[in-house]
Amino acid sequence: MTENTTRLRADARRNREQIIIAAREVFLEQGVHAPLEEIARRAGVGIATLYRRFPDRHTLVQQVALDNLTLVGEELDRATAAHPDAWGALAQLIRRLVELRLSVIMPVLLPILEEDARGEGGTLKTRRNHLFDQMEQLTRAAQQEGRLRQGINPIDIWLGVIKLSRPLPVIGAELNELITGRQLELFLGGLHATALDTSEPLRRQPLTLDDLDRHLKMAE
Amino acid sequence: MTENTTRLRADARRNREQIIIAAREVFLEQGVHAPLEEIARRAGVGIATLYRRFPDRHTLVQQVALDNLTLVGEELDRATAAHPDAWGALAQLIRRLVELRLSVIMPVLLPILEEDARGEGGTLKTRRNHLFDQMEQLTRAAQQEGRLRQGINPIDIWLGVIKLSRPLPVIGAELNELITGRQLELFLGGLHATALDTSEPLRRQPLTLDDLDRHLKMAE
DNA sequence: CAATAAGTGGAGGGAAACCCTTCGGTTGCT
DNA sequence: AGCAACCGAAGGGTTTCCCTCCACTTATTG
Repeated sequence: MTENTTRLRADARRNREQIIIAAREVFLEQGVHAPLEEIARRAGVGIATLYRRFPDRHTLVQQVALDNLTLVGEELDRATAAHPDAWGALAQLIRRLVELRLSVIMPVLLPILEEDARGEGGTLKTRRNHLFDQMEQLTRAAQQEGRLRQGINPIDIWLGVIKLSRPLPVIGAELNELITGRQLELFLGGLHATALDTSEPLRRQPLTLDDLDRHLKMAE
Repeated sequence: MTENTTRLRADARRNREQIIIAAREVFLEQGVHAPLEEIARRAGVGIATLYRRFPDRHTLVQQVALDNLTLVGEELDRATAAHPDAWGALAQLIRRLVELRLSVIMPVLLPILEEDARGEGGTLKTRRNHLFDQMEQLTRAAQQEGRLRQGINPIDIWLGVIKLSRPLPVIGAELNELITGRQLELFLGGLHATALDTSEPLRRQPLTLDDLDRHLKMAE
């Protein structure tokens, strides 16, 4: 990803990727304060390796966020390429994001991270906003097709995906798989507009990116 | 609730309730392995009080589950009393459950608990199943009214409520409130059947109570 | 309003989880 | 083959958590 990465030895790069994958899952399940040793274990890697590559928790979170953004972007491109219609693309995108657990939790919810990443010029925020714009185009298009319900915005979808992806604790992985799959279909069903849209307007206003950022800043 | 409870001194009973309320929230947020001291703190109670009332974590979880079942039952009665139509009752019920964070996570997902509660004769399971029956009647009725989408069952709703209620980590309580409220409306919108039901059938089969229990037994 | 039994909070010792570094051995690269 | 990069595991120091003990407070009852 960065130039540093290419200079890594092959096995080191492999390990680095495994760590990020594991971290994505663990962060999703347990939050960003999850034990790093759990991540290392799941990545099939010693704890020292993790620390060598990511000196502290903060940079690990940051890298995971960056990685997530990239992957979501790729999935978005892939989805639009595969479907001429916006709704089809959107549905595939959502399914993929949930399937890959590509929760965008970090980039969406932790803009705190970028504030101090000023040295790198706020890449995170820029890319997040770019992605948001893309998604906004997609949702608008799907609404003009008359297939996506009115009044829904990208934030609704992002947060929906996050809530869906987040596994329930205690119960096993397989059951979580079943539950998430089923709830995903319900979610998609809810987004879908019916031929004659007789549904009542939604009771609440959708959130905006600014809402998110503002509240997060207050929170800390 | 039990005869033991009535024999408690007034302040003790108050404290006991506060503990259960706090435990419900904390378990929901952090899972059943959350630190007990956090629960005591939130209940405004010393740690010793918690231990005196609930000798170990297991019985606390059990009591919270039992309490949840009771409260859900009450909300269900209240909802049906307030609305002549089944859909109206169902919608109010769901909103209330989310609002009160009355996640039914314990009774639904931890039948393990009752297995060893055999001394008390599996009250937990019986009551859970009873509640399930009531909800099934309600959903069927709502479907016959043509207002609840076909192919949806109580489990879908329970699990939906659980996922909705579960707050996202790190971000503050207020933001979570906003997010949950909004996603709740989307969820309800998804459950709602439109006048001409042109929606495609859902891709996945709904889960049944047996599915849940079977998987949970496998998990441990 | 006192006597008493029930209830309470917080300190603290022991155990467990977690963080992070150091180091002897391994492995990709040229 | 040889070197530099990389690795895993052990372990010391710190924090978190569990759970009990005990001196103090408060509801209840006559």
